[in-house]
Amino acid sequence: MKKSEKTRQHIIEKAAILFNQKGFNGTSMTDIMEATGMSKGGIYGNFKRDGMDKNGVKEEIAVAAFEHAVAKVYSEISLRTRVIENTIDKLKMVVYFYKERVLNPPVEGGCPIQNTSIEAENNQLVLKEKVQEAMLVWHRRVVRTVEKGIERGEITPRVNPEEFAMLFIGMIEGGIMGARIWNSKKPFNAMSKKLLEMIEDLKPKEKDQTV
Amino acid sequence: MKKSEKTRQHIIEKAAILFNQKGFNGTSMTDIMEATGMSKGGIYGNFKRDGMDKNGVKEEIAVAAFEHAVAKVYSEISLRTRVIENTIDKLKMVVYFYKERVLNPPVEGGCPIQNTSIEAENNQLVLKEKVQEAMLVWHRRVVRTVEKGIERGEITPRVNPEEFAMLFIGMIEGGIMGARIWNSKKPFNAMSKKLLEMIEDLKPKEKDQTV
DNA sequence: GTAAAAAAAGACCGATTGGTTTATTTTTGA
DNA sequence: TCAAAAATAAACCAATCGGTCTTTTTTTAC
Repeated sequence: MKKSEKTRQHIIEKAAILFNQKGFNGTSMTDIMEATGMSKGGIYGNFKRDGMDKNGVKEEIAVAAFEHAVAKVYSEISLRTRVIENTIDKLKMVVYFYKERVLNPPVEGGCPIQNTSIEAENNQLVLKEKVQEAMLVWHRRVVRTVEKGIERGEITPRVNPEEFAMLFIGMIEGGIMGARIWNSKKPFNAMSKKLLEMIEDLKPKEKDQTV
Repeated sequence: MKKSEKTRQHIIEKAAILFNQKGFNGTSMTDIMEATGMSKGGIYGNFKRDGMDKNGVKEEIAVAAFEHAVAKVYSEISLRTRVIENTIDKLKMVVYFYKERVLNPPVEGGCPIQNTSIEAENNQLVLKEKVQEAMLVWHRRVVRTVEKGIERGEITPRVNPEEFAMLFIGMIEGGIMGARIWNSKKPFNAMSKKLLEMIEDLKPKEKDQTV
């Protein structure tokens, strides 16, 4: 009863790349068969048994693949930020991470949230919800990091954590999008330069510290 | 020989909405038939005759639809910015435009560049090129506006026009993306607030003016 | 080692895909 | 007005879509 979990994971990992590159409608079950080296029966057998949703197996795989992809990105970022104590440096590290990986992302195809959001918006309801959820989780993480920074006195209390988080996420996503279209790091570098300035500006000024 | 041009335009307009909302792979020729109220023969007849590309009619329509969508957005923006002399105000007006239209865009489905770029990147080569081209045109416009502003003394020469343009476009796209995922203007508002500050900061400081 | 259970293969299914073709209707220009 | 030309409708096509089902193979647990 362990083999099944392994092959299931194998399918999800391969499918995640396909869906992230070609989208939901652009990826066929045949694509997944080829990528996994499995037959149709093998794939379907691993997904219909448990959930038994009437959503269709393809969508079930797509959802699992999306969550896997998001988790993979998060885990890679977390690996680099976890060890950093200072909140300013922590935020900067996130920018450095994307700067390094814009054109060489953890999951081939780019940011899964970005890629999935657009196609899912008017088409796949379940996926759309998952995208919203992933975005919310990311946002909350940034907000908490900023809040903790304020508590510690590393970040000025004048900043609005929610607003900053939206800015932070939006600028990263916008930078990624530009870089992918131009197939150049330039657009992201312009964005990261500004973003790093903004993070630096989060530091308390003299007048804040006296309060 | 004018009727054909009209129906061709009719097809493109209807198809533009479909492709922008459901993507290339998510839109079928049947969808286009229903949206236009035409039969298959009617649609194919209007597109194979001239170009005679071996790209497939669907892609030919998608390319024309994309260009139409981009042109529509540009024309609506241009309508509002054209009458503004001051370059600072001109740039601000672009932000205002998007702020007003994020959830009610000129072409239903959102920003065609954003929507098309992601799906096209790994799939439709021709469309991808058109996206790059559209992005380049937009970028160049912003660059020229900033350059003109510098010439006129309305913008500080300390700014790098190319870099600012990337920032400008990236932040707008990132803001749009956030707003669409959350189905709320909030993410874009955070972005536009910062963007307006940045535009304000383009104004020459005292020391610049003395030079 | 072996029998029961799980997993995988692959033939098969109806529906839909983009696209073609032929017949018919509509538009056009003299 | 009327014939030539263009535009449209609709039947038709092979290929592919996601999905099912039966058979065979492989795991698993005793």
